[in-house]
Amino acid sequence: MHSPKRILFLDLVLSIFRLNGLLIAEGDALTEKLGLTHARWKVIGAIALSNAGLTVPGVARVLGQSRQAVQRITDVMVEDGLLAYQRNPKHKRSVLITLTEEGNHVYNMLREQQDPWVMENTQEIPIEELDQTLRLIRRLINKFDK
Amino acid sequence: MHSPKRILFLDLVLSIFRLNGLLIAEGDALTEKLGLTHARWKVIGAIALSNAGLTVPGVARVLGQSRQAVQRITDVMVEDGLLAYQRNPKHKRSVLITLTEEGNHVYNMLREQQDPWVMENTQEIPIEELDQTLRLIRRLINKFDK
DNA sequence: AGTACAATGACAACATGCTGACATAGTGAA
DNA sequence: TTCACTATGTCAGCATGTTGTCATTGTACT
Repeated sequence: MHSPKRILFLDLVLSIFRLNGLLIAEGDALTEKLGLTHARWKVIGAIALSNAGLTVPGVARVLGQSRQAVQRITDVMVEDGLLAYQRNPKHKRSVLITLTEEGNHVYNMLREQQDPWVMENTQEIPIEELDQTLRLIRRLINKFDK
Repeated sequence: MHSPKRILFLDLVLSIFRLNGLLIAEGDALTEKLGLTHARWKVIGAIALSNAGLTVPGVARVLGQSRQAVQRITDVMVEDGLLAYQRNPKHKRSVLITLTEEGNHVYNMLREQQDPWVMENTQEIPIEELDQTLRLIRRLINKFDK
């Protein structure tokens, strides 16, 4: 009664860990020639996917990481000219992260690899299944997020 | 046509990253008093959940990590008396990892925290939804796993 | 048996992530 | 406004993870 659900859930947890590692490996393989590491393309991806701007702690929340880890990466990426900090109308101290021209260029090259990768890995999967899964994942995220 | 699916999938990927981070934080909070770190309870959990025995590279595969990282942790855990290496009938060089008596004791204490946590976080979720999600996650894992 | 290839253990160098701590600034409520 | 609390940036120390490399052993095929 209780046990099968327990095993199912723990299997799911382990599978999340495993898929997390595999996705990072996939992304690293995809961006191998772009000079990006997973710490970097995760930040770029999070920013590009956000409609409104993102702050450093905002990126950290989206990625499920500590704000300090993100800050360290973004600071280096700003030095490297990929990102820029921009005044935040909503918060005077916490700046928004934006892609520079070079950052956008890198993102476009990333897209050239990413788009066929997404196509290839989703074409056999009905959009309803993706949607259902995303909803459950988000439900779990909401449970655990503070 | 293509774009919504793209966004959906990338949202799912970001959500996997985020949930991965949150699950680690949950586990660390759960095991705070047991002297375990996430690197350690992940190994213990993977071994406890496996029916057959697991080798070092086997744990690495289950967790989506490099075998070197797992080896480093298990070596220390053997020194600390939580794990033991055991002859592997299937493979003469690659030993099986087992829980020692102390390791089992720690796992039982872990269970005391984990069981109510699982209950609490799954009671509102139908088992069919968990099952569907696990199946899609595994489908993705199979795509990416070599 | 012999041989090519894969798997494993070990080590080093480096990148990334975390916690804890501190100062400062922002926010919200009285 | 004042005050308590929260959010943010910053730094240090440490744990963990990755890649690359090498030697060794296993495995599978002939």
